[in-house]
Amino acid sequence: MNSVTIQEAIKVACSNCNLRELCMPVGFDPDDMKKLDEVVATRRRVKQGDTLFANGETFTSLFAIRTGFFKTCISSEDGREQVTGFQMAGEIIGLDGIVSDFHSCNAVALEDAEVCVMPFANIEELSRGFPLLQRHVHKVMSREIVRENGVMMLLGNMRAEERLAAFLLNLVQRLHARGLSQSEMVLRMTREEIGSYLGLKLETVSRAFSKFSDSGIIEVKQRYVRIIAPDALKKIFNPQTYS
Amino acid sequence: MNSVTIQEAIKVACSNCNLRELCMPVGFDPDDMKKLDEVVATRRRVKQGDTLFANGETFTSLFAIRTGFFKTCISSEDGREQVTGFQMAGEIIGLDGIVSDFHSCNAVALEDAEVCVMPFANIEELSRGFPLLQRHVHKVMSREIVRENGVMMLLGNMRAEERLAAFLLNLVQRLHARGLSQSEMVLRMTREEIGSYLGLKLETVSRAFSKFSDSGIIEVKQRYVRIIAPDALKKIFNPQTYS
DNA sequence: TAAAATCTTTGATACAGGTCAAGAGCAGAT
DNA sequence: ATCTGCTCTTGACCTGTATCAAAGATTTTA
Repeated sequence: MNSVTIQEAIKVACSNCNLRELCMPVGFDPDDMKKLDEVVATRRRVKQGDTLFANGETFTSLFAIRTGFFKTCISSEDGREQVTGFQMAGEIIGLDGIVSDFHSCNAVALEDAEVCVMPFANIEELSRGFPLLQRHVHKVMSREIVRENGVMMLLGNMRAEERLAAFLLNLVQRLHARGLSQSEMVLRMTREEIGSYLGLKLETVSRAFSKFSDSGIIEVKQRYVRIIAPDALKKIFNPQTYS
Repeated sequence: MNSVTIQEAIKVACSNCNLRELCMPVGFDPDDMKKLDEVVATRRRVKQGDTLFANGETFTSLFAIRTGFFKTCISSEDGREQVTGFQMAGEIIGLDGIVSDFHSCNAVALEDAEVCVMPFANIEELSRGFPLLQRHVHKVMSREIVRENGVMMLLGNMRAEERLAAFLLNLVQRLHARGLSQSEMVLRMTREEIGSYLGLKLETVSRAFSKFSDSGIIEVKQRYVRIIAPDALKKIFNPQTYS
């Protein structure tokens, strides 16, 4: 027996994964944990700039992000691109492929990444005997629907600075939930990608950053952002609550 | 035995429902059909203007629309409203409630409606022994995610007339799939509700209608719309494909 | 280390859609 | 049938964001 093999075997198990509480349900007994390990078939590394899956590819698996950062995007036939989300460790991507057995968006790594490959057939099979997992899968999908509802509100009703404030607050909150700072972050995406997500041009994003910076609400240096006055940001995002 | 009871018993069964192919999976044998009938607990009527469920209410059931027409919408704390979708017969609403056990949007009937109440506990229980139903539930949720991706493209990248063209084409296509005309329709929603869905003000929607009408692409008379030149509409929606 | 490529910032200007306003059309109530 | 209150349309004007342009910063390549 070879120590590398053991190492791999340990690494691929959900039961030993420090992200388990982010991407899997909680409250399992040890027996359940054993079964749960069956959902993950393998790991896969994705280099920065590479696609994990692309529009039109056949759907077989969901992916749980272990490390790294992704964007998902769709493009219209005339070449316009819309970023539909940014995903980080512990989040699940690939749900778009279930309905038609083909992916309908692209998932691109914005930094070197590693994902757990979870064949959807495994997930369905296992969750039939496993109410907690079944419920979890439903919640993950519902959460994505609710998130997209929020983006619709953003795109349909909010002005540029409100959108950027909402974006920054959401990002830092998710990073904080992963043990990182609640005020500092290094953006993994360009101004253009932020703009695409928020329905703005990159120049508008840049101007909004500068405006926040000039007002002393944030400190910006290229990709580095520090939130100096979170309440001021929240007030911009939601003028009413903070009147 | 009383004939009204029989009538009710027949009416509530999916196995006898003429919408079955829209809201339930196909390819069942008669035994499966029997089991399937258990997902629907009751029917519920909703008067025009009434809400089927509202933001904050506890989630217990999904609803399959039998007749009528709904909008779903969310409102920000400062009162801005965003319509997140319009739903018609055969479509499933309530998916937003799964993640948190509370609904996060409002579902309002835009005309008198009747829905099948499907307690989510039933759905989960039944689909554990019923791979075809399980798969169907997953597809319904995935379809909603993909639809919302499309709306993000609409809101993030398209101009007013493109948005309205996409909206009309989508609506008439869904109506046609239900056996109605592929060129005529009576809108169930106001200009303001269309505008909210499309991220536009009602005046802009009205102007776009007038522009299409002046160009001879559609005929509009208040809520009545007839598509005269579907290809022209498709060309507006997607300039590239039709060059 | 220099050169090239990419990303970001900032300014000047243009325009799509928003806002405000008034009147017309239509449906439900009395 | 007439009134009342929505909805819808249209015009005039305004504003927020897009567009175009140029230069500065940073990263990658050679």
